[in-house]
Amino acid sequence: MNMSPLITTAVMHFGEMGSRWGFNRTVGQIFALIVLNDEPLSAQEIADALSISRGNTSMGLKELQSWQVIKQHHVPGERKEFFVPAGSIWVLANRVFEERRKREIDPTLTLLRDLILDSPSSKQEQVVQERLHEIHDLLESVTAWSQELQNLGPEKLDTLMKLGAGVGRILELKDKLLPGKSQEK
Amino acid sequence: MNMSPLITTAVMHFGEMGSRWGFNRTVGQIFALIVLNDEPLSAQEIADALSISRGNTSMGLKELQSWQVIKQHHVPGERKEFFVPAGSIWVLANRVFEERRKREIDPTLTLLRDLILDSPSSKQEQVVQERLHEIHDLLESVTAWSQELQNLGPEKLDTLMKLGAGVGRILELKDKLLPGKSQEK
DNA sequence: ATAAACTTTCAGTAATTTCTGAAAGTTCAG
DNA sequence: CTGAACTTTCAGAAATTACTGAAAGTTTAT
Repeated sequence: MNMSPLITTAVMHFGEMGSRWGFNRTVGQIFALIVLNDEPLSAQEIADALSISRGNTSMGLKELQSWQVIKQHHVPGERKEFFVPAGSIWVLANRVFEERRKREIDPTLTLLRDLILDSPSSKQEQVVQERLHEIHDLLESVTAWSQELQNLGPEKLDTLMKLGAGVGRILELKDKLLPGKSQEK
Repeated sequence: MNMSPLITTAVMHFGEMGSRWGFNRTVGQIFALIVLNDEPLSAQEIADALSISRGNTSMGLKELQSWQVIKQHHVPGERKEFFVPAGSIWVLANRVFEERRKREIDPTLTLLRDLILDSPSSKQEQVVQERLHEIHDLLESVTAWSQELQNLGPEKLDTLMKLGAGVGRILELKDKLLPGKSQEK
């Protein structure tokens, strides 16, 4: 399956970026290849296209499945498995976000919660705990918010985005319209 | 400078998470150490506390400064440099976000813009371009949004968060109240 | 049950990233 | 200007991570 120059460029780039996005080069390349191809691809085709070993391909596919961004696709009459994206771009992006949250934020949140529970054994510890508390709250806000955005779906996110700096205004608006519902923490 | 168990635990954790957050273990540890200590720390103190070489410490500090999350602090009468966090937790978190955006999203956005500009040389290429376009738009939305949140500041983010699923409702509300300002794309 | 067609696993190797420590560089007091 | 106190740099060593390819495993047709 010879790749068009366009696809090649994109695939190589996603490979380079891969490690920054939480997976390694080959996984990034495999992912891009699958997403940009309309036809389902077999593992062998992928290995050939990227010039990587069959074994490595297998591991990469496994990883992408654990991220839930690709899924198997069975072609009637064919013996081998084929792979396709697990959904729309929006869905894929969400899955990546979600998975990264699990790996990058959740463990920290858990630890911080624990550390904050212990009663401080000194003045110094108390200061530290306060700071940890602040970090905890911030991470929790961010987490809750990214969840929220995911639930909104792409169209509403778009509306919200077009609102731009208007978000602040909307907030004020909301205070006028739905009073008494804030500050219950 | 012996670390309390509380600080030790937190520092070690931030070290382990470091690589997931875009920097390496020692950089993560140094960062946590500086943030959790009220007193400014010297490079030597940091190296001792973490049992790492002085050279490595120097590199770590340099990196953290490039992220703009720590800054130098001069103690009158002292010859050496001390280091302190570059701002509040909120500011630090923003800087990390910002920096990651630069490394993880901006390069891709640039590439995608370029790839989309070329006129498609085949039906197949056109399909690919459309998909790249979709990815581009999504990344741009996310970028714009995270900018927006950063500008809001922590208090408003908090309000917004408490709104939770209410955001969707507010959006609808807004459509009724301020019509004609949407769908201009 | 056998064999062909395919996939996964994993030990060893290759590539990459991080760390050390010695040497070179800087700054400042005397 | 000199040297003490400090910092940075960078070549090589150590640690970590990714990749290969052969062997073991699985599935299905006959």
